[in-house]
Amino acid sequence: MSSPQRQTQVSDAMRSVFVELLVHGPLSRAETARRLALSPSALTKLTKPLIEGGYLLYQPTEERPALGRPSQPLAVNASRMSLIGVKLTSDEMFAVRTDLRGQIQREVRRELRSHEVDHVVAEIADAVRELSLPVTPPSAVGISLAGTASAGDPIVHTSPFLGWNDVPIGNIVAAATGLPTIVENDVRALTAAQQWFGAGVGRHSFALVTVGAGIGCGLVIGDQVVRSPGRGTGLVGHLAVDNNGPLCEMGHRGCARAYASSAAIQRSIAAALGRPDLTFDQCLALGREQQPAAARVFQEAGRALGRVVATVANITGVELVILSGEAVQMFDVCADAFDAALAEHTHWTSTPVEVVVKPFTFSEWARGAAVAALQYQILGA
Amino acid sequence: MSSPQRQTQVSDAMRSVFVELLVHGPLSRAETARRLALSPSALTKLTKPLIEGGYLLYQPTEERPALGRPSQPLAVNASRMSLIGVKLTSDEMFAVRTDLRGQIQREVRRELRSHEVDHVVAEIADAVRELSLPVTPPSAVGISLAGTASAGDPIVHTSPFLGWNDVPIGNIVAAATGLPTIVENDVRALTAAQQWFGAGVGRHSFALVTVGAGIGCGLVIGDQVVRSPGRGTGLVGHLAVDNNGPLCEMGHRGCARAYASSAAIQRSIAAALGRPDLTFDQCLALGREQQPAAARVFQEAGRALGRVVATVANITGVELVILSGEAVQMFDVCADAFDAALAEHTHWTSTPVEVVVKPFTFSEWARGAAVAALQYQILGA
DNA sequence: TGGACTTCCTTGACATCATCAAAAAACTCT
DNA sequence: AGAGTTTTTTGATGATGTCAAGGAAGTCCA
Repeated sequence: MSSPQRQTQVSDAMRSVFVELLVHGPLSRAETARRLALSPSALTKLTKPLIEGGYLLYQPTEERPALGRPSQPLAVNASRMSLIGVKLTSDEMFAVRTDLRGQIQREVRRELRSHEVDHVVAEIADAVRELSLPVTPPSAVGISLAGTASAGDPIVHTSPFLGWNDVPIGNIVAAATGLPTIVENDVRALTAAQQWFGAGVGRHSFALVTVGAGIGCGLVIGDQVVRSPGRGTGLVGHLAVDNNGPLCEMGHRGCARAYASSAAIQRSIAAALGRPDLTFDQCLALGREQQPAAARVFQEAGRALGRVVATVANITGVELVILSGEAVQMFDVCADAFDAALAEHTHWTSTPVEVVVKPFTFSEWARGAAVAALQYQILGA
Repeated sequence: MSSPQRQTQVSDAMRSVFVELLVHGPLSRAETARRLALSPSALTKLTKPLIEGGYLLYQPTEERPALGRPSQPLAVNASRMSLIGVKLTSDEMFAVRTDLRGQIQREVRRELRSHEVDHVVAEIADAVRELSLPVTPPSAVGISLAGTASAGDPIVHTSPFLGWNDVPIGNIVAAATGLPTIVENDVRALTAAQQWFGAGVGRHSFALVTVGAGIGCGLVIGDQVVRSPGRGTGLVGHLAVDNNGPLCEMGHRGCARAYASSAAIQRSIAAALGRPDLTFDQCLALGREQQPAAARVFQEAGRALGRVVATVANITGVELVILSGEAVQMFDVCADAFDAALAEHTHWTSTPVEVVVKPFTFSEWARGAAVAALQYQILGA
């Protein structure tokens, strides 16, 4: 239970105070003590070195207590440190610099002309240099990508879209930049960001379902981001929605991704209308105009998503599902179908799970990588 | 992170030593120290009061080290305390007394002639009295049932088969027996038993899928039994297997339980053969004889189960799935269909999850309740 | 205006608990 | 028998959080 006594400067309790203020900040010492089941005197002692080190600041709030000595709300000094987050896709690299709260300060975007490791590393190192330029150097780098990777392990075991197998990209980038570097699965990184700075704050459990080129699912259970060394987590893309549905590229019938991924939606509408030139955004516009074929395709996408969310909620029992991803903007077009499918497939002893839709900019992925690096730096796991 | 300093006699570390020895027992102090990342001296000090209190015993093992001072393997004295476990079904009550390792010492079985709370409590209290008779009184009582209940909350919120809503059965039984009492969902209790004394030992994550009157699923993730206050966990019974399949009693098409629950299997075979008198065991015998209709029904059950297991594994990423329940004896008849469906629905980036089949006696349910009570007594959560 | 009251924060003494260094114990091997 | 090895124990030490007590800084009300 209790962790070993290392000769570190920061105790477990100090870390937990810092995290509590970072995530739920600003809070008075008294309130923090109550939340962490510590004595008030412990908080005086624990916060002192953090304040002196510039990690915490006094930050008044509007709330004024009716009675008693006013509290001195403390908050993390978000600009005390910065992080770099990098998201790799098949043809692009997004990199951001964030503060301690995960707020994006700067971002850059590069084309990836090759998937060769040297080339990718050079691009990352260059972006890191550019983002670190005018200010104090960042504390860590987080890299996120679709594939088998996990903070704490510098090796990307498999990344189909990059064609990588067992590439120790974490170590290579660490050597090239001189900064501690972690690599993390992109959905899990985004989940970490939601846990600390997004809709997951204060939840003991939630799922993050992303809709975009594929369908992903990250989990937080028991206040922990779920990791599955060796196996993946949240592999919902190939969840079967209809045994007689269309084929996905892996030869499954009626996979969720064959209905709800942006590529599948675009393909279906383009094929139905005989217009292979249509972009996803144009398809979405057609759906909004209630063009019959497009509307139907979005309905089916909503149904598939509702089914995925219901299944995840039934199995894991999470309190909340966050819907996000590049294609989540389509939600308004398919909300009715989604709600109906969610209700239909929710286990009859439960009420449908709470769902929030989070609008999404692509740099969110890179931000997730930065927050994953931050979590790893602070919690060391 | 670190838990508060309560004025208990047992420290956190002592508890973790006790649990480590209970679950992985017999272990030398040195080995235990390594596993828990404690110093050897800490172990000398932590074990002393436990040995003096009769909770630990020296227990030699066959292994002899080539070198050095021989170790003194310690093990939990299983007979130091005993627990009562009670499983309630619609028409019966099973009760067992177990030792600290969850070994059943005695069991009783009673018919439940009524679902009235007073009657059920009287039967439980009577069984507890009978089981406690010749020896030292048990330390705690665990009650398990299908429905919404969770250790730490004495109230059964809903139990459809008993017709109970918000019945504080935990408090009532505690008052009637004078023993600390917890109530727990039956599948979760069984999961706890597997975690400490079954196939889940040493696993950070696993799922327990039970097949019987219904289909259930318990989860351990991050070394913790997953609880979902308010919502259920592992509600896989109504997972859709085939959109055009038979109706379940809730009006869903092709639910897993419409294929794989013992009642559904029996109904299907009985209907096909026009013999409503057939029992499940007779159906199983027909399946073993390759009677065509029966064989087909069991195949479909296997397919449904394989799909359930694959879906659970894809979403949660557990290392292992334990298959158990009253109807798991049918596994040999449907293993091929199960394996095929598992492979088919396993996400293509993963290898199929490890599966173990645990033969099952009905008193296993009651044992689960006892272990759930034990876990709650020791971990206090 | 000034006490009563309340809550927040701090201080120093104290208790707990785990580590460290050192040594004793108990065995095998040569 | 002595060297080597690992386990176990011991006592000193240090880190860390609690406790009790009191000071600080407001509001409320006479």
